[in-house]
Amino acid sequence: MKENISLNNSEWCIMEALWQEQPKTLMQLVYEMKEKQGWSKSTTGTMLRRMQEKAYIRFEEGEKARLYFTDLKREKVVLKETESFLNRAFGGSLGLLVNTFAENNQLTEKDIEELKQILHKAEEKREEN
Amino acid sequence: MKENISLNNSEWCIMEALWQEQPKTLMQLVYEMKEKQGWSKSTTGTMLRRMQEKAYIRFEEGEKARLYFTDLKREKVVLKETESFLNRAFGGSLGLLVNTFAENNQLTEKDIEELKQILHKAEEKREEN
DNA sequence: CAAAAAGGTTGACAAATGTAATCCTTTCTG
DNA sequence: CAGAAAGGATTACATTTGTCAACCTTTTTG
Repeated sequence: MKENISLNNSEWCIMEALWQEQPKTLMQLVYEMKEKQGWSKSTTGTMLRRMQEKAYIRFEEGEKARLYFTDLKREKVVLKETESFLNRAFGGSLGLLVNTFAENNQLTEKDIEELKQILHKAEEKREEN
Repeated sequence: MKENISLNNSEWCIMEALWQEQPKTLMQLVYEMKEKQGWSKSTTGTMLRRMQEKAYIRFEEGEKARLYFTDLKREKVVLKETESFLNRAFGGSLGLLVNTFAENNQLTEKDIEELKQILHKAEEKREEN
């Protein structure tokens, strides 16, 4: 369904809050956003409304307050965003990204080990099929 | 100087055109953007103006037309953007990004080999110091 | 030269984004 | 109960982004 799920900054914040734990009520989100973003109550309210319009989130009536949910899977959204970012910045090449980091000494020993592990696992996974 | 270099889509297009080859004249850019983005001449003109205001690009008077330059280094911009993307989507962890790709079978045999190579080189580089 | 193309500037408008104040209703709580 | 807090809807306004049309000047070219 949703093709172009592309979240802007503010939307990410709300989504992260929901992905971290679902559902949440208006006031819960208001408090969180006040903390993290310094948003006023109405700002959070407006975001919620707009995100419903885009069908990123929905709510169900709770006993007292509405319960906000998202049906988008974090993994999916993150993958999509990553792909489009990769396309923009690295012609779609993950290798190029990693390489850029490597070249600029952004990789610690630990990072390298971690990445090797990951690749190792990935290889095994490929062989399974 | 420039702290928050954060390019939007349209700005990327122009920047890519300049990074690919510098300097370029208005008309050169107009043609390229017409091709790639379907922009009208004035759209490209406006982008150029706005990007000058943000000091992403500048021009020098050429013999006839102005010559547009950018002083931003692609590497730098890309690194910054990557970091902020990584923060947003993966809590700053490159490993998590690669892992997500791996888990979702987005990595081909070739990708894996390439990445290994890169890590190998990165290790050697670290040892040098 | 006169028309066409290139070069360049302004003003404009819609949509998206960031941020909130107001106001109303329902529900707690001292 | 009466005031405070929670819950919610509306309206609003500035900025940024995406896109141009118009218009003017300078070059080029048939």
